[in-house]
Parts: sequence; structure tokens; C-alpha cells
Amino acid sequence: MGSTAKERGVQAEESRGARTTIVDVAVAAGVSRQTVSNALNRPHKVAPDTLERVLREVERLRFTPHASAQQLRRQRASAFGFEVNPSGHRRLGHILDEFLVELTVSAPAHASHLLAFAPDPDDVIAGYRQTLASGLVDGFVLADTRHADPRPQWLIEHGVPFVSFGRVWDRPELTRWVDVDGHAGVLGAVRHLAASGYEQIGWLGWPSGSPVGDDRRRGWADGLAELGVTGEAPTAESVQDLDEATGAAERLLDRLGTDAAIVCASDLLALGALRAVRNHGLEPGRDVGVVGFDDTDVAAAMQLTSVHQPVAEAARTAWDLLVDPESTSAPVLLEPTLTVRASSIRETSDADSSAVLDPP
Amino acid sequence: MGSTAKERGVQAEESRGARTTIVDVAVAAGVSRQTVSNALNRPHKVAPDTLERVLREVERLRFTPHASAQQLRRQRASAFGFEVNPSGHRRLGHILDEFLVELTVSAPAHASHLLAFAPDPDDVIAGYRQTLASGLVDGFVLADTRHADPRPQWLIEHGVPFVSFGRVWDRPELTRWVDVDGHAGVLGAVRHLAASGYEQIGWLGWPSGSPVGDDRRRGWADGLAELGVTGEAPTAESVQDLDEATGAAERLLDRLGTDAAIVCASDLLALGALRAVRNHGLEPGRDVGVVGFDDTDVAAAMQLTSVHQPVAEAARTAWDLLVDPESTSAPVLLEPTLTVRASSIRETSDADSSAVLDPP
DNA sequence: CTGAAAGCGCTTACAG
DNA sequence: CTGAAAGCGCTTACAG
Repeated sequence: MGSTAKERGVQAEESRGARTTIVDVAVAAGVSRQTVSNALNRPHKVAPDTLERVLREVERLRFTPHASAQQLRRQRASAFGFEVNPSGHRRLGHILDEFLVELTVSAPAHASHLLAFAPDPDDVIAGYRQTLASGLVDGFVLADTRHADPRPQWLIEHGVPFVSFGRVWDRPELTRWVDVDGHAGVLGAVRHLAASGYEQIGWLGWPSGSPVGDDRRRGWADGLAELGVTGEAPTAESVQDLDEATGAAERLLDRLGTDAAIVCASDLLALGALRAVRNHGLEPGRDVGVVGFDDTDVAAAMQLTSVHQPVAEAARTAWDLLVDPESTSAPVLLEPTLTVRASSIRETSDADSSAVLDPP
Repeated sequence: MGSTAKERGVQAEESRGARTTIVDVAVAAGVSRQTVSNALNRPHKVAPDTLERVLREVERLRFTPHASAQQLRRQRASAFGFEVNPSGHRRLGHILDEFLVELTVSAPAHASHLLAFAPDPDDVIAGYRQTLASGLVDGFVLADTRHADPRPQWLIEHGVPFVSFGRVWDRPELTRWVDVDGHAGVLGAVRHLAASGYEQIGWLGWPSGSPVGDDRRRGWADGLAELGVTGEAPTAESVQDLDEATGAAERLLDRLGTDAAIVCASDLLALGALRAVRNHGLEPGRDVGVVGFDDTDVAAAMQLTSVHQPVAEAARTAWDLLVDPESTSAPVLLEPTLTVRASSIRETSDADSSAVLDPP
């Protein structure tokens, strides 16, 4: 094999099978590799004509810096970890799947990327520690925060940057988070139902104790207070099971009487409400209003009015809080919108047109 | 600031705020850093007692190699890209979200990790090229393959490793893929319905032309042939819209007569079928059998029998095909299972117990 | 404004 | 079997 010529390494940068490096660009532009780096990272430090020449070659050779070399030198991964978990008993909605996608979409705008990782359920913190220690990420995006969540505590103690989608319930003042205002979303739904002519408005929610559920329920209660309703308004509780939700909704309907509507803490509960309405021989929308929460694909399929979370905006905000810590230090609470469909429209005219309505 | 002492860098490795490196381990174990590297990567080349001493220090100091340093030196990212797309008009089911999670769960077993990326929809290939050029990934996991998909072509041309979840329809012989046998899944559903006593079995599917849909439909046709049904069996077509699916299912029911069942190409179509059954004043399961496809959370909520894809197994197989290319070179077709629920049970006895039934 | 030097943390031939 | 040398591709002070 007469490979010595090859080994001299004097081939044109185009013909090599290997990757294009900063040196290839430097040679092509007739400058040192430091100048190429400066042109890319600190353009103001480079003479205008040199800059232009370098950038032209960068373009022509389609040079893309090698990420690991940058990471190693900068001691920064420009990446953040996002915990995922196998579904098993997944909730309806997959809001978190959508959030992951939107985080990924917004990542390049912040010169970052997203690393999915699945920690061992028996030692979640170990998964975070390991991922961080590998240098693959600079910090984390948390989701699915809950009471007594060990993660914020650990991250704060170790000075690890993070942002949370969902309030950090135990110490909301301490940390950066972005959340959707469930209270406002449900309040808007109550106002919409009242304006649509439903007289009685009941609540179908989860057993109290879940911070998210309790927050949404307060939105309903405040909505009733705003309408001047006093005394015992009918409510019902159910876990995430359609049959149980249906039963709870039927009992709720009995207590609500005519001209009633039901606001639900989730689309799955609303599915139970829809079924209960039909079991009573009634028509959702025309006879009984039903509103869900999360605006899942199922809500769209079932013509169910539902509170819509601005997930893409939440993802963009999460990046802002994480990558530009100066920009906003306060927590961010986003306003949901109400996607109105046939299940909350009394007139039959345009019952199958769906529209997005901002809460007043 | 009397920081000169600090600059001498003679502090114990424990007390430094900085990361633990291979040198810290070497010093602690009294060997050179090369030996630590060998102990970790080529243990057979290290004397047993040295090995033990080194590994003990690795453990004690919780040393985790810096990923970018490894990647740079090895010229390998040990990571693979997975394309995600903002939902918009998402299908019911989110099988791909589940696949992403399962890929992430299986990644550590292959000493790899998964990078999510969202290419520009107007130039998907550019997104793949860019992600590859950055050195962040060694290859890709494809999903959602379709006819005239430009990605396999481009990847093959550039010698980029990849595996696909879903057949590479245009050149199945050329590439590595893992898929779920939709034909077998629907065939199993037909057999189950026949065994349950439904006499007429219709098909509710998508307009022909989609390779996935056509494959599933053939499973239904072959099932009928197996049962000795000849002539024109009733079918109906619908796109992914619940109202349209309901209408199509109602017409299908009229043609099927009594003792009928409907096999559907998706859970959403099955939702339409369920609604059509109720619109006819009938009860799903008891009067008309309905089977969906994908076993989504909605199927579980609605007590809908559905064909279940072994997504976790598909993810593990994808890693095998990608990371250990020697292990299996042939495409892999996995058998789905049938999750039986009330919608395909005629007796009312245990109508709400769900069971998983392997196809015969 | 430009380039020579140093170094991020690791692995891989290669001497000893 | 162990360690000294080289180098992956890049960036950042720092001379000139």
C-alpha cells in the first residue's frame, strides 16, 4: 500500500473523508486558527475584511464546530437534562411529552440542546448526580413537581442551575419556575359557562391534597363567588378512572338539576362527565355544559371544550430562565386559554366549529 | 487576595470545588493516569491488585469520566439523534412519545444516550446534516417513515449509521429496521372476535395508500379468508376525524347487520365506532364488538379492546441494531398483543377486567 | 488586529 | 504490566 503520500496529509480539505475543522477554514482563509475562532466567537475583535473572508470560508466549507471540543474547552455543555419516565399508568394528555418537544424546538435559539435521561425510580437523585457528573449537561429542566419533591432541594444545595415547569410547591419563592395559572383557567371556564347561559355550575375534581387540583378547584370556587353564588355548590371527587368519574358525574348531575354545567379538573374526568350526560339521556352542550382541562387530542376528538395550556410559551420561558438568568428572576405564571367546542355551546348553530377564547 | 497558595494546586482532591478527574484518581491510587484509563477501559491489561486498588478509588471518589473529553478523544459521541416534531395535528396515541421514552430508558445499557432535535420542517435533511456535523451524535433513530422519505437515502449515501422504527418502505431490504407486525395484530383481533361469537366482522380504516394502513387492512382480509368468508365483506374508510369516523361507522353498521364487530385501524377510528354503536341504541361489546389499534390511554379509559404495540421491546431492538451492528443484520418484525377489554366481550360477567391475550 | 502558547480531560499506541 | 508522549478540536488570555 503506497500510503505514505496520504500520510503527508497535504490533500485539499474538500477531498478528505474526515471532518472539516477550524484549521481547514484557517488555511482556506489564509489566517491562523485563533482568528477563525475569534471571527466566530468574538467578531468585534476581528478586522472587518478579515472577518468577511473567514466567514465566507466557513460558509463555503460548511464548517460546524465540533461540540465536544467546545464543551471541553469551555467547561460548559450548553445542554440541559430532562427527566423522562416510562408511562405505565400514564395520565391522559401527555402535556409533558408536548413540553419536551417544545423544549427541543426552542433549544437552538438558546444555543443549547436537550438531553433526555431516565433515572432509576428507586434513586432519582443518583440519576441527576450521574448525568451532571458526566459533564453532559449544565443543569436541568424539572417537570412534574410535587410536594416533598427531593430534587429542588438537592439541586439548590449543589448549586446546579435548574428551572421547573410547574411551581416548586414547597419553596416557590426560592427558585425559578414557569407554570400555567390553573386557577385563572378554571375561573375563565366558569365565566364562559355563565355567559353561555348555564345556571348551575358544578365541579368534578380529584381528591383534595394535590396542589395542582386544589389550585384549579379554587378557580371554580372563586368563579362562583364572582357570580354571587353562596352556600353549598355541588362538587364531586374522583381519581383517574373513567368508570369512577362517570359515576361521580352522574351523582353530581342529580344534584345540579337542569341548566347545569360541569367544570372538570382534567379531560379524563370530563370524558366521564360526557358519558354521564349521555347516560341521563341528555346532550352535552345543548343540555349540559362540560369543560375539561388540558385540551388533549381526545378533547378535540370528542368536541370537548377544554382549558388549553400554552406549552410552547412555557418551554420558551423555561429556556429564558435557564440560559439568561439575568433576564427574569421572578417566577412566571402563564395565562391559559379556553378552547371552546360543542360541549359548552347551547345553540346548535355552529356547534362543531372550534375557537380559542381568551379569558376576560 | 492571597491566592497563590491556591494556585499551586496541591489541595486534596476532595476539597476542590472543581470536578474529580482521572488524575485525582491516579494520585489517590498511586498510579499514572493512563493506568486508571486502562483499568476502566481495558481491565484485562492491568494487574489484578492494581486494578482493584484503582477501582476502589474510582468508587470512593465517585469518579465519572468527562463525556466531552472521551468523545473528543474517541471521535465518537456514543449518542444518537431522534427527530421530534411539534404536534399541531397530532394523531391519537403518541406511540412515538412512548418510543422516545423507551429509547431513553434503554440507552445506558448500550453506553449511549439520546439527543432530541427538531429539524426545520422546510429542510429536514439540513437538520440531520447539522446535528451530525456538530459531532453530537454518531447516527440516528428514525421513526414515522413514509413513502418517498428522503432521510434513508441521504443517510445511506453519507454512510451514517441509523435504524428505523417502522419499515423503510421504499427499500426494506437495504436497511436495518424494527417494526410491529400490524398485519398479524389485526389478524389476531379478527380471530379473537370470531372466537367471541361475532359473526360479521367489518373493517374501518384509512383511505388506501398509506403503507401502514394497507398492511393492517390485509390482516383483516386474511382473517376473513381464514374464517371462510368469501365475497364482499363490508369496509369503510375515514380520515382522522371523529365525526367523519362516526358517520362511516354508522354506514358500516347498517351493512353488517346483527352479531357484528368492527376492527379499526386506530383507536380514534374505534372511538367513532363506539359512538356509532351507541347512536344505534346498542351497547359496545354486548351487541357490537369493537377493536382499536395502539392501545392508547383513551382505549384504556373507554374500555376499548385494542392491539398493543410492544414499544419497549422495539426500543431495545433499535439499540441492538444500532450499537451492535454485528448482532442482527436482518430487519426485526415484532408481534403485537391484544389487550382485551369490555368492547369485545359479549358476556357481561367480567366485562370490566382487562387482560392481555397473545395472538394464537 | 493577529498569532504563538497553553490547556480542557481523556485514550491510545508505544517504549521500557 | 506500567507510564511518558502525543493528540482529539477548540478557546482564551497574552505577547507582539
